[in-house]
Amino acid sequence: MDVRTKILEEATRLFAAHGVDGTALQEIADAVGVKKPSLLYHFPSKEALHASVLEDLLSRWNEIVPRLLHAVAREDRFDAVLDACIAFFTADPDRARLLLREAIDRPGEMRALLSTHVTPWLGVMAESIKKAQADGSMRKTVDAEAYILQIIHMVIGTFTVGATVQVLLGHSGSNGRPKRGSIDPRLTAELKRVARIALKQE
Amino acid sequence: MDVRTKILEEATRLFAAHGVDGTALQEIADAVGVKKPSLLYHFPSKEALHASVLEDLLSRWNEIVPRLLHAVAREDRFDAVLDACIAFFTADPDRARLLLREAIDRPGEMRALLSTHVTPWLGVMAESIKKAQADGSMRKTVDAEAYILQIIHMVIGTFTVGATVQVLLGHSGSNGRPKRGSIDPRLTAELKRVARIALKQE
DNA sequence: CCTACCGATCGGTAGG
DNA sequence: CCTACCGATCGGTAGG
Repeated sequence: MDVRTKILEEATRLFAAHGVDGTALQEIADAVGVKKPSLLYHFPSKEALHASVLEDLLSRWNEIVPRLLHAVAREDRFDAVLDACIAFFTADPDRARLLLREAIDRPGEMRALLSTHVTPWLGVMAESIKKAQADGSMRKTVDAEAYILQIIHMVIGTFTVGATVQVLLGHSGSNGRPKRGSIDPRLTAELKRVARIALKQE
Repeated sequence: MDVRTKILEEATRLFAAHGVDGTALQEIADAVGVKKPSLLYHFPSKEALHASVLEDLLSRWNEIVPRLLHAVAREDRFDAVLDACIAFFTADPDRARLLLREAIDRPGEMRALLSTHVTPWLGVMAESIKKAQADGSMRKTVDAEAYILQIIHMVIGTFTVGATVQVLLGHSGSNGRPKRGSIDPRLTAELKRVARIALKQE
């Protein structure tokens, strides 16, 4: 693996864990196994590295968007879309942490990111819900756009603080505790149940 | 207002906005209108100030917990509990941001805070749901503890990134845009609708 | 509650 | 990709 890729990987991990401000270039350099000035040979500044990390994340997100838009046109669309989102963050929970930190640390930049990468498919999905409301297959009380945002809150919440809050789940079952850092399947199962039942008529 | 209180107020605001690591004692001192060493006269260290800010937040939370536990015993309990939580964070959205940052920046400390301040009433509420499931007034498919955690994800999400993501809500109505920094009522209304319908039978 | 100051660490640069 | 180094800022202290 080339050094540039290794730098992006370690920077992603550390930015997600401690935030951009909370991560020193020295820490990233140590994790990669190079000296600090070498980072600034590959990326002109910390801000440029930060931007590259976000670009990397968003390009991976854009890989699955076509699949999402395809799923919207099918019958079981919303289960499929939700499954795809959950799979995206399961593959690397750092993605959720990174997006959440960006939203609270730099709301202005995040608004720009959302307008570019979220508005399109959110609009398509909201229209799809409204059509289904018109022909009676989905609850008429659903506020389509607000509903989608609240589902996103659950998804992001599950993958950012899920590993922390799940100590509150009683593990009464005898089949061992979940692996450290992983998400309890009860959280994702309940998320899907809530999302489905709040949307579909009967 | 005495200086100590002013320091706690400004520290709360800045910690919520930029994180503890992202806030210099100098910034807090400037906001209060004193010199930096004066902060360290009132609080022995930045860490001690951070701890005091969290204590302040949790003591305000504990003020409403009795009201919450009382509401659980009533008929309209869950609407009332949710309204109380929404009111708590509406009074100061910094509370949500502070809690969320603590959860992602210091998961270990957050787990301790949750065990002390959340486990008790979460247990009471979960038992209340299970009893209602037994007598058929609530859906048997609800995973009580996981359900409560997902509702918390929506509440915290609404108050931390709601002001940012709500640019995605179409403001088709003619009654002006919402005030800057405030939460669009569509988000809280949909949150309450989703929470209610996912829980109650029929 | 202040002035004056400390060592450590920050992001970044010069030069090879 | 390295050594050597920069000014700025960090949390915190001495002394009044």
